[in-house]
Amino acid sequence: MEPKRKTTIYDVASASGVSASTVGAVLNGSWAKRRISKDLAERVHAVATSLGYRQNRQASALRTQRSGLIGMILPLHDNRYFSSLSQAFEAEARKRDLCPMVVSTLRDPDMEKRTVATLLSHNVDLLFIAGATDPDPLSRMCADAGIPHINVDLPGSLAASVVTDNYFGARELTRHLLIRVGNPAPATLHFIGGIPTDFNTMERVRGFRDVLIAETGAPPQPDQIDTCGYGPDEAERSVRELLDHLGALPDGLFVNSTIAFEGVFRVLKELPDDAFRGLSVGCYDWDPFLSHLHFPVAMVRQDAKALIEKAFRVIDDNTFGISQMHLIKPELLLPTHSPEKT
Amino acid sequence: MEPKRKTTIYDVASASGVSASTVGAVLNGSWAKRRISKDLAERVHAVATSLGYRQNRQASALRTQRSGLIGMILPLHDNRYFSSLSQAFEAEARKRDLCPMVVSTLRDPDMEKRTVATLLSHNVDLLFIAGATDPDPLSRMCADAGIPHINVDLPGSLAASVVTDNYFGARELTRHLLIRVGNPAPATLHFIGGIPTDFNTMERVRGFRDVLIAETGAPPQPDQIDTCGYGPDEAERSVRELLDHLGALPDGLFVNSTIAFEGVFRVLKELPDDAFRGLSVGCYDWDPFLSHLHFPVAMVRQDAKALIEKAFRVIDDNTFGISQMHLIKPELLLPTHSPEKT
DNA sequence: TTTGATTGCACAACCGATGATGCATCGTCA
DNA sequence: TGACGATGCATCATCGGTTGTGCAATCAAA
Repeated sequence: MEPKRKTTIYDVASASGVSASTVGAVLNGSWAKRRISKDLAERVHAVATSLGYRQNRQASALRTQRSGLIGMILPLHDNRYFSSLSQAFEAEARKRDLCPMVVSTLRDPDMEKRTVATLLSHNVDLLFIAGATDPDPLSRMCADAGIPHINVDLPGSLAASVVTDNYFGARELTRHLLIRVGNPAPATLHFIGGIPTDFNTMERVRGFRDVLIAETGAPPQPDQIDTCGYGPDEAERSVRELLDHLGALPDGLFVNSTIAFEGVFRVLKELPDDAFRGLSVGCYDWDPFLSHLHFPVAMVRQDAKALIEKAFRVIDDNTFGISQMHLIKPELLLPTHSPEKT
Repeated sequence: MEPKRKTTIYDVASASGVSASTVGAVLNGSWAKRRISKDLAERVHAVATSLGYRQNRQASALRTQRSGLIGMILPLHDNRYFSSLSQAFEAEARKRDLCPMVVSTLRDPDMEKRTVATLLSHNVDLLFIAGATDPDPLSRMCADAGIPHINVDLPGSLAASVVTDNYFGARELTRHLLIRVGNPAPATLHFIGGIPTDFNTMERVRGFRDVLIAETGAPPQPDQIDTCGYGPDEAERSVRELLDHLGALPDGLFVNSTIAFEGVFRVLKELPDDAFRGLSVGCYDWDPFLSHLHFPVAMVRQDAKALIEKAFRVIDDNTFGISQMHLIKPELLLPTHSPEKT
């Protein structure tokens, strides 16, 4: 199998006895506009398919300055929320006949920059910056290259941003936790997980706090908020310390991600059943199996599809350059009937 | 902000008073080979960075026939196993200075072909075909285009394939289920989920069957194997019918995916605790929360990293053209100490 | 029959980077 | 001093489409 050269418009041209420009026009659909007869167009098409012609997008892109690529960077693939962003992103990209390039940057600002540079080098027509820890320098890079871009999931100040309304979601979840507890004013809820400097975490903490103030009359004590990081191990340690300190479980737990929840669960599963009586647990982010534990868990589910669709609508509206935050409401999933043993 | 044209090697050339080819050589690192003085190289570099030069990969690719892109198609992003394939794929791609393009094809043979055509059109240097329902036509397309490619997760007959040793995994899991049951010969295990024509499912069924024959002396009855499809709803229906038919749970369940497990669980969670006494449950595929249910679940975890690394090794060895199947062993995860209530 | 407008396609100049080739200049050695 | 190799860079064709322009041939109108 020799490295057969791919067939080009020139091959098609000489095989069908017309000029290359005519073939080009026929094959990219502009033939009518270029007053090429329908007859010829059909003949050329036939020859092209018989030769197995396939357009070379590099050549096309080089000339037209449009690659047909659309990029997105995100922290991780291996995560329910982010992978659902990818899936939604791809669906929308396909609708627009763009080829998606989704690359993860592992929450590393430097890798974010390098990755954006790479994507710009490949001349993506559009760039989605999802969950970037440091979006503004990336915005600047895109602006320099003249590439439309938009922030998703985490806002930036130099371009439009489409983010989950985490303040709303946190309020909903906190309110639910309080109600489950039975609403006696001095209930103590604890917030666990996330990074204190992360915008989303800050918004969630703000929602948590505001509801506590409104409903119990007092702000949470500093030790009620432990933004101990992402990762199950930190969360596990945090809950163990909490147990040690309180001598028992608090009235409720607001866990800031499914990953943190894993760590929390490692502790909870060791406890006897009666330790859970009246415990109110919520998780910000969704996992189907969390509704199947031996105690009820309320969850907040972010709407990846809506986020992506809104972002594309902002792109289509040509308002992506305006630094504005578009909020998408998440959904509060109440615990399904818990499998309390009879 | 006018659509500033991106700076090219020509801009750098005139700004630094040298020829474009020299700039090109400096900027792509071949300057030493082309006997350009270190002095000049440094000067040109300085000018280039001050002008914010960034290589146009389309132009480069057009000339060199190497795009620097590496493609992978897979069924879904939104899935633990596949997204971990993506993550591993990306890590390896980065090591080789290739830009990953991972596109999902939703288990649709037609979309698989269109997607591969798109990726070939973008001149990917390499293509990974992961979990394709119909890999051989895709192989042919790649061969026509002269693009090295490899099958992952599901084997094809026209190129090398790197797949999980599902026969091995299924045997391990089945054997474990039998042991948990207490090994009385006539234990009835039921296999649930997957598509009967899917190679991986077939391998798993084969392992299931062979262990049953070896350990109990008899092959499973036809009704012990219900390859009812992917998807929780089918699995749920399947288990309900099983319950109706048997009047109780069987001795053990071999559930063929976490997604099917969701459906199975919907049924199990409704049952009283004593219905689980002695029930032996396994899930082919891993999810952290499955080890946290109120009954023990054994899991098989496929090694995405090893699969991808092996695939890259085959590419590097230049043996990707040889139709050969490379098997990667999965890991059997025994249930952690189950949270049986005291 | 002449004029002018269409129709139908070919020509050729790009897009930006690459690399074979060519041509000075300089140093070295006989 | 002349021959020769080495050094350092410029020239130019090229990759494969795209698109403005040119130019016949055809057709309609005058």
